[in-house]
Amino acid sequence: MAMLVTNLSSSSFCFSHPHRFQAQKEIGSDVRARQNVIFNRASLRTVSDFADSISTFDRSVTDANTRLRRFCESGNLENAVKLLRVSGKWDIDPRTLCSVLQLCADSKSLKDGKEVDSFIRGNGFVIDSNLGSKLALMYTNCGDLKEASRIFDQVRIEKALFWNILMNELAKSGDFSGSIGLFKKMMSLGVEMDSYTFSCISKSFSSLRSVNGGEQLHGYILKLGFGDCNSVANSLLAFYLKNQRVESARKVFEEMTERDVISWNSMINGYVSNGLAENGLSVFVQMLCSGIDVDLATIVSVFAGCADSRLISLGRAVHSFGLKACFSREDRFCNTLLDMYSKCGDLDSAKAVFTEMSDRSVVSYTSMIAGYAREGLAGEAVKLFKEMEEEGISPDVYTVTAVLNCCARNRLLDEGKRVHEWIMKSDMGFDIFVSNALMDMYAKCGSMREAELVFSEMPVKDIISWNTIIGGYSKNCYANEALSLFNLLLEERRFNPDERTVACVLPACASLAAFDKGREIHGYIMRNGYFSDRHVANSLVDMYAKCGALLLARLLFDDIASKDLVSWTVMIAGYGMHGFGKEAITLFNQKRQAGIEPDEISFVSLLYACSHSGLVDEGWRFFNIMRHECKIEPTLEHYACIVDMLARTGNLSKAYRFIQNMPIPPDATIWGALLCGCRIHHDVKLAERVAEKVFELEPENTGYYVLMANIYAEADKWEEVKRLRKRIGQRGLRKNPGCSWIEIKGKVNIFVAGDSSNPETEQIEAFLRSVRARMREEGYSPLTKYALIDAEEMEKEEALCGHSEKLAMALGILSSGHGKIIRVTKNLRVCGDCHEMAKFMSKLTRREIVLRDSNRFHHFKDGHCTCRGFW
DNA sequence: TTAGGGTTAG
Repeated sequence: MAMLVTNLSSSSFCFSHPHRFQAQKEIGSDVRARQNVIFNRASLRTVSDFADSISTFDRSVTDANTRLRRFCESGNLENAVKLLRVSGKWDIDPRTLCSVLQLCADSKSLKDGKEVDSFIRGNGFVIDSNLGSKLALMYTNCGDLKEASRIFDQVRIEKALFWNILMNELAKSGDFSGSIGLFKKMMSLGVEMDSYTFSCISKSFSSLRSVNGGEQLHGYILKLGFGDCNSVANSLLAFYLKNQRVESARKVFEEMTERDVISWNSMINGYVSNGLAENGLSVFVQMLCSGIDVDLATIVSVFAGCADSRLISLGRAVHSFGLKACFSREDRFCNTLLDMYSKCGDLDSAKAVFTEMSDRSVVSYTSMIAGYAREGLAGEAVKLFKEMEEEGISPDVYTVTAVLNCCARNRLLDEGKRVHEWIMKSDMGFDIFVSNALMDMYAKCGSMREAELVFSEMPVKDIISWNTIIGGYSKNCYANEALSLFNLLLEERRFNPDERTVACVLPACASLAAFDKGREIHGYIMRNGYFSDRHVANSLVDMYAKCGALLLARLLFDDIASKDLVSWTVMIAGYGMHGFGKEAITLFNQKRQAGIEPDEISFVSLLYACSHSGLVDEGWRFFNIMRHECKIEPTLEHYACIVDMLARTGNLSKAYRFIQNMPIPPDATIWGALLCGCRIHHDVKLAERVAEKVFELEPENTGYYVLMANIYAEADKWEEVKRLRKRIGQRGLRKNPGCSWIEIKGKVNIFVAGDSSNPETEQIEAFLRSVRARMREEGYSPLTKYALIDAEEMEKEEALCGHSEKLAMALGILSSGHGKIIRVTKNLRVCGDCHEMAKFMSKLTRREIVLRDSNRFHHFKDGHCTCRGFW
């Protein structure tokens, strides 16, 4: 094994050496030196050849120092070293050794350099600052940075130049701490620094993201009086801007006595890359006013700024300026210009730049593809992706993420899968950006299984990977999965959840009505100052509203400093689902007074609120305002709200006519809303007509069969119930089982009908029996028609008792402290008997019960419910 | 000092 390692390393040395040698030749030496090297390499074979060559070269020169210097001047390192080999200590002057070392450094020949070093040490030369400097330079240039650093330990090196060069090389090799260590040694030894020292070292602090270190360096620079040096100030600017300290950079910029084009460009680019494009552009305007000549770097940053802030008019002006200044042949000019137009949504101009470009690169294609993707032109984007491959331009990770993003936005699962296959073939699968984009694509296309697979196979994940998968689960109705991954993220402690994580996970809490978990996350938000993020604040308000804590939701809503359309909409929807239609309307009017115009989603919330509070006139009024005043075309959701509103309030035939006159074909939800109305108002005849339409539109949805069965059962048409059951059975459909759950001390207790798996079952049943007895004493009789079982009344009563929501409510009352609100969630609509019993229980036990069913909230208090029968 | 990419709420 040791042998293998030696062989491998020596072969790699041999392999890399000629390259280094060649690089040196091309950069540093003149033609004569090159000819000498070739001549010598070809003709010198033996020592006697060497002696001959010396004699033919210059017979008159005999002094070793002179001969050595001549070799050095002509770049003949091989001869220089050979001559040194046959020389004695007393023949050689240390200054000559410096020349030989310089040549080794220029040729990057570590082998020869080491030989010179051993000559020096073997002959006991005193290594002073000059000789030490050259030794250090030789090792630095030859890439042996360890040995170079060792020289700085052994010898006091006076000139800043040699320190700077090693500091730079250490930084280039990624050893920023080593570079900073060298700088500190320079400080402690009191070596005089120059402006290069500071530009070198500020890059290391910058790369380490050591803001503290950089700030201390800044102080030191001012102390030594380098604050006015333009290049030093520029490197401080670069340091602050790379580390997101825009204000500090601005201060340095303001205090600069002279600003060159680099200072201005840094400031413009710094603002733009820190997300402050407008500030960057105003610096650009200032720059123009100062009469400084702009260059390509200026323009490139300005285009990027215009793209970010969508300032296409400025972008156009700079475009024509750039044309006049003859930048139009520069790749970067064209690419950023193209990207600017593409991001500003002017695809025609982007396309024009793209077409006129003589040399389209992967960057040009990517910007164009991303532009198509943003504008929803998925076909064009995919076409161009294929075209670039045909043109022989290989897509890179940027292109791939742009295409995946396009597939995600346009739900192109098949296309996305093809890109995935391509990625696997091109070995890009391990790129974190690519994997995140893949997951996002699968999640947006609803394929969570594939997204999970990508996630689990990622060798390295970042917080965005977690956010993407958690958000994907949340959006695709896998709330439990979203929450358990969020818990895993907390347990692993590798990443702290950020604003986006909580904005991703809160909807999962909302959909499960996981109040305790939501509150826990609320605490996390407050501890981390995330409430100022509007996405977070809005989803927090939404979560509380959906967990039944409407008051809390309102308090938080009032705390949002700058409310946007979503903030108002979630609160309006919150009032709506809790049956506070009037409050929803008030809030809607306040929103408009605040100058925020509604969109179609906020009208859905408002109309829903009207229908769930029986506000028919208001509902109509807002439906008309939406169409005529706000010029918003109603969608199926708006029509469904109106049908729901009419049907609930008993305007069944009006609702039927309304559906028939709709300009767009009604879907099952619309007819389903009318079917619900038929149930409430016991119109079996109309229900039968409506049900046929619903069954036709959504034959697989069991909910509608059950609804129709309920309508028959409530009318005691048991034969029809049986017929319908048979129909369900023939289709192989199974009724979606009703279940309810309640969170107690952080644990979620789930119940299905007739469930006896809970350890508290005995107490629960005893409690429910006693409540039932009290109800009977007070004259209530069970609403047995909801039992839907054609059997003896007693059996029905038992079946009723076992309804999941009753079990959950009973457990809540039995096991939580007095005064605590009981919060129960049910996946289907609440049953009528359970609703009656909940009212009674709230009076009997003086407990407040909040029951969320699939449709809305019911707040039971003192024997009343907020739904007032609209459910 | 200089171009293109991934995650969030109703």
